[in-house]
Formats: sequence, C-alpha cells, structure tokens
Amino acid sequence: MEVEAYLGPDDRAAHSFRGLTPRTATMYGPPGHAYVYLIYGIWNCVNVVTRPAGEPQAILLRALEPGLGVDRCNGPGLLCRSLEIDRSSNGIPLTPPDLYLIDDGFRPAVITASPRIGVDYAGDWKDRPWRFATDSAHVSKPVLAVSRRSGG
DNA sequence: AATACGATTGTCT
DNA sequence: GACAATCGTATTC
Repeated sequence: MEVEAYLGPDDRAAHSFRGLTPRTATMYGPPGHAYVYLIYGIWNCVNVVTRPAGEPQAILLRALEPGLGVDRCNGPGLLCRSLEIDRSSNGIPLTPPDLYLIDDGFRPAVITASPRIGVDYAGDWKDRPWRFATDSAHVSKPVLAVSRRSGG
C-alpha cells in the first residue's frame, strides 16, 4: 500500500549517501534482495534493493494490506514486526525460485507521490515526492501534498 | 575509546 | 506537541 524510494548515494536521505559501509553493503549488492536494518534500537525496516550491484538504491516497504496472516501494519517498523522480519533476513533473495510470488490481481487505481516520512534532516532532498501510496486506509500516515499517478 | 543520533512508535499533556 | 524507549552505526577524538 505504501513504499518509499531511496536513491543514494546522491540522495541525502539514503543510508548509502555516505558510501559503502558494513550496514549498507546489501544496498550495493544485486537487486531483488532484502535490505533490513535496525532503527532506534527497537524497530526493523525492510527494503527491496532495486538496482544492479554498485548502484545502492532501494525501496522501503511502509504499509501492507492486512490479511492472509498479516496484521494491520501501518508503518515500516510494525510491518516488520507483523511479518517477523529482522536483520537475520538481511540480504536474502526475494525472487524466484527462492520465493514464490503470487499475483493476487490487485492493481491500485490511484498511486500518490508525496514527500517521504521522517527525513527532515535530508536538506533539499526531504521534499522529493518519492513516497508512493495507494488511497487505501492502510498507510502509515495521511497523504498530504499529493501528486497523482494513474494506476495500472 | 567515546559520542551522537536515527528511513519509528506509543504515551502523556 | 513533547518526549521516552533502546542499541547498532558512523563519526569523531
């Protein structure tokens, strides 16, 4: 229902902004793998690496539609708690044949693009509209300033 | 070796 | 709106 794009190393909001470190190594790895990190000493967050090795970009998963054993999880920390994802899953492949992907037919009619959450420290990059959300109630926070894209 | 802080959430005012 | 919880990283000394 909601994701955010992190386009480091130019993106000041991205962990990879400051280059390759032990933590961000997964972001520099091949696409289709999970980048899981610990935030505030409490919460895990999961991303999908999106670009070929060497291009440290990823998509943060922020909200899912509840159901099929997934609890209500409005926000990246609660999402990982619901799916029991922690850093032990960092770097695992999210593509077949390691993972079965099921197309449930869901196609959002509307996708909004708005500023990312919790990146006020990112200077000029904080207002980039790289938070993408459906109009579902199951988003981490209300979508305020909105540009719209047509869905698929 | 020491320090500052975070891609969050819940609670209290 | 303010703030605590809690610890791995990255940065600084």
